[in-house]
Amino acid sequence: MPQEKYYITTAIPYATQKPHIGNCYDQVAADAFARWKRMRGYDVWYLTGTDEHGQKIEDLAAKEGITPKAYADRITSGMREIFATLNISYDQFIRTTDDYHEAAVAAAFQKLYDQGDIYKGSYEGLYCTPCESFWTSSQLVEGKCPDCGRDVAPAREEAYFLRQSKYQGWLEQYYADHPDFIAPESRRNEMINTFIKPGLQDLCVTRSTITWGVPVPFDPKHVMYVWLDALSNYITALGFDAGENSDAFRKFWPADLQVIGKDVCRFHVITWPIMLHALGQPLPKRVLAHPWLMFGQDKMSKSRGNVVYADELAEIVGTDAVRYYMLAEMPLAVDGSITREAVLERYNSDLANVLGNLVNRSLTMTNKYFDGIVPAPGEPFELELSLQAFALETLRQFETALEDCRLADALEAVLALAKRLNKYIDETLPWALAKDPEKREYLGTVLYHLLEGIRWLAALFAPAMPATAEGILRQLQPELNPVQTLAGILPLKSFGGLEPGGKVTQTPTPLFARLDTDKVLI
RNA sequence: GGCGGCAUAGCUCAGCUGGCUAGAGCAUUCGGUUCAUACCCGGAGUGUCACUGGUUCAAAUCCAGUUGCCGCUACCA
Repeated sequence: MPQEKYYITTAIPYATQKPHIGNCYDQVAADAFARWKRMRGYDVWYLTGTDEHGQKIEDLAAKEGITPKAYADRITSGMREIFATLNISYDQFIRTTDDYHEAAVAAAFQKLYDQGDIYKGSYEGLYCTPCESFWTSSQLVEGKCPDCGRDVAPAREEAYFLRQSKYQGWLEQYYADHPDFIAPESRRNEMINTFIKPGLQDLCVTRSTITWGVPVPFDPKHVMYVWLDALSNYITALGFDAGENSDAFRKFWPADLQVIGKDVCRFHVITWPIMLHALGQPLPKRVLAHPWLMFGQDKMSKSRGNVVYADELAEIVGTDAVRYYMLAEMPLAVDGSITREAVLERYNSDLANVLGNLVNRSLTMTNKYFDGIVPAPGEPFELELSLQAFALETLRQFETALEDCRLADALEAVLALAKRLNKYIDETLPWALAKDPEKREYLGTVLYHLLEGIRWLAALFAPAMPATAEGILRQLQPELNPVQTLAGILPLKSFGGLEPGGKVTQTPTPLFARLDTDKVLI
């Protein structure tokens, strides 16, 4: 049987400034999916990158007296550093300024134009001459330009348009036939009610007021506006060039999951499908439009001074705790929230007290009662059987939640297994068993179940907290390579895969040091 | 303004197509335990399930209205 493929992408952030923690949610979420699929044996391709064209970057660069490319270089390399800090395991990093991308986008534009899906028209709106910007009447502030406050005047400008209106019926039908195309469902309804039902409008896809972009091949005074350029990255990355498809494209397209923020939902579920359809390509199987991570109740912004950066937070609580927090705290339908208190609470309760302490106490007891040797289990009793069933049920819940894109629920299920194991210790009282030589076999059974349970925790937490999973295995099976162990740990078909006779570490070390709520500054 | 959604224990939230004394986590408090990172386990809770009406044998769960909050409604990237 050929290996199944899994292609996952994130939106490509606009390379204007250092991304805050909310801006990194795409990458962290996609990373968890990608890691799980790799563990499951899929041939995974995980794409991320940066969007580097457009007015804003042109302006920012001009302000510094450097080229837009030089500006984007700096921001993009900073972004890659943050992704490295977050342990993002992307396979490819595309930049819209990459040669192959620009060439492929130009070819796609040409093809769409030749087919009549792109046409030349004119854009009409309210123009602010000093700002060189068009505005809609709703954007105006007291009838004036929202940027400079000066008068605007009606104006028209030649531009190219994507004929979205032509595909209205097709798109409606596609939504109806693919109810899971957009997650969560509320976004899908918004799109239908707001844009599709009232009638799809054609979309202006070029600008002639800026130069920092991919030129229209046959009319170079126009450059492509963001959407056509940026959206195409998902296929140009694989080598799609509008003509001859590459092996990678044929193998990986369509994407299995595209992770995006709600702000770009509209373009990913309307414009992007239409582009693909017009190019004769299948659509991604699913688009996950996640909400935002707020600081408390407020949107993070530099001007508010409430921006949280992932790398700075990681220095205090560690990379995995940051990843865990982001994934566990972000709902699907409404915005998530990050606060100092919530981060510390998650860290201490979930990671230090429940998970870390469980691992530590289990390993300590194994050393104390069995000289660190993983004991062979005796016949399981009712209690052990129910524990095993619990583990299998956890795995099922975990995967079901992942399939539904409910990452927070998936993690909650795994944490529940850790709690169940802590409870198991209280139910069996190993220290009491250790005092009675006749109970030695059962003591071994208990310890074995704890250690095997911990191995399951390592497997199930690995997508969200890869370093922690490795850390657990390094203490549980110090003679083995944790990376290799993790890669081969699935499928967890039944409870009992841990080999008895192995030796755990002699010096158990807490995975997460408890943080003093009063002293830690975030 | 238009369309959609939500209002449930101190906090964050589960409660699908109506039906057993309304649940979980965290925080609080009491008890147990000592293997462990003063951790873990157990008990206790408190709740007019926003408000008002309606449908029904029966509503947190359906319908209408009211109030409050949120999302989408930008050719912003």
